[in-house]
Amino acid sequence: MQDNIVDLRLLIVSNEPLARAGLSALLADQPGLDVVGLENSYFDIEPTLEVFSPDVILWDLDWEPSPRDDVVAQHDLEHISALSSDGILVVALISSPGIARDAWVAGARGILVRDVDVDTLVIAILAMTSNLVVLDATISANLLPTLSLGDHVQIEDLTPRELQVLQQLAEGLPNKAIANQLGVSEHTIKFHTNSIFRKLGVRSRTEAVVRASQLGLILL
Amino acid sequence: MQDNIVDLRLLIVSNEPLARAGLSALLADQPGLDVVGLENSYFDIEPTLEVFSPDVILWDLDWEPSPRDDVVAQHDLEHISALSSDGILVVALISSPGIARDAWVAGARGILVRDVDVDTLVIAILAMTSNLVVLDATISANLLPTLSLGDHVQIEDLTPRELQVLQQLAEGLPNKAIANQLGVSEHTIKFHTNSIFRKLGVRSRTEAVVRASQLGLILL
DNA sequence: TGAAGCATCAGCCTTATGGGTAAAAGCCAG
DNA sequence: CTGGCTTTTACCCATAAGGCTGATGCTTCA
Repeated sequence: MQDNIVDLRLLIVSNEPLARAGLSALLADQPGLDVVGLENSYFDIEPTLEVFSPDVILWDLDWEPSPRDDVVAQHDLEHISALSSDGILVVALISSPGIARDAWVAGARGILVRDVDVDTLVIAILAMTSNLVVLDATISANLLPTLSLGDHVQIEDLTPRELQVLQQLAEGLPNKAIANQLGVSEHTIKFHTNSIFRKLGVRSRTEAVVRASQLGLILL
Repeated sequence: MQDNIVDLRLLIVSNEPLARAGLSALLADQPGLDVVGLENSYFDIEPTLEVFSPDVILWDLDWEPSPRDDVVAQHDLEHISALSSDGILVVALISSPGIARDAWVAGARGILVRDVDVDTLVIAILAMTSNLVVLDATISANLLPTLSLGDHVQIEDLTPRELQVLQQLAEGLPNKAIANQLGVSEHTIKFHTNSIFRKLGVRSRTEAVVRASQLGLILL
């Protein structure tokens, strides 16, 4: 399907020896991949980078055991950030969805759950080399605002003005500020917010913002 | 890398005859894929679905020429929505990043630019069958809010109780409801919300929810 | 030319929210 | 066991938010 002239050079980073060995064993035999190194995320990996210049780094981000071990977390994230800036593709393996956002912000463009199967992992890496972003479906919901799949209720359409007001609600602005912003009276804003609440089926501005965000009506 | 017993059945949908022919020609010879149909998105595709029961639908969402042609757009999106609910994977081909959000909300779990090359397209489809979300890197920025890297400001840590209250704020609950929920007095909740506001640097509950969401402190 | 929808504004009333200040009780680590 | 942090409660008060009813101009469409 893809006949690379040379294999992709893959560096595996994990602070767990067992995870390193496991990932290496699983990936070593994959055609198209060349595992060039195993590193402990606690150590500096720059020397390895210079020697092998990997194309892709598979980074095991598993700081579950110590939820307060922000040092390691921050350390890892800074590494990922720097590597991404250098054009190296980083695949983050995470164990809890809450880390997905950190990994994304740091620059990982592949985010997979830690117990992903090998075939999926390989496909994800290949996809990333084609300039694609790859997310595990179970964690994409945490990164991308979405409606739950069954939530395809027919929302009564918001008018343009209402969407405008809604966007301002999401800025956390009070009615008075919105009124000034739009050059109308506060009464008018109250009128619009009421319409918005009714159409979204909520009872407060905060609810409206959350709901609208889930529905993809606004960006936060 | 992946030896499917049977090929993936792929249905191509586009309102442009040329695009249909082109996609079909490019994909017909791909191993692992079986192009089972070409459809015009203006027409109902249900009959085709019943006959061929495709695994993946490649949907060309190109309503650029007529920006106000919301009828077609909405029609397409509703189709995608229904198909996604039925477990059929939908790959959206888009021509402008602005459509990405609509496609995502509708349920497309693969979103690629229209001039994607064939290899990438095939890999993306394979990745999707492994329960991955695949986005073109150029449009992912429109879907995934990226905080500027410097935005990792050290937020004064919220206490566990404050995080608990914050989560309830994000549900849109009023203080009284939160108080009942947590079994404390409304006064206490007001105290906590004040602390939260101060630590997040905001002045209202709505602002707090938005900010906390952006910081990844809560899920909406 | 009506009907319908949208946007605008108004008054009145109730409740919710947020600011300021103060203080008591529980808990944990040095 | 003492000092700090968290959690809890309370009061007063100003403002914001939301419910209700009603009204005016404007466009769009049948």
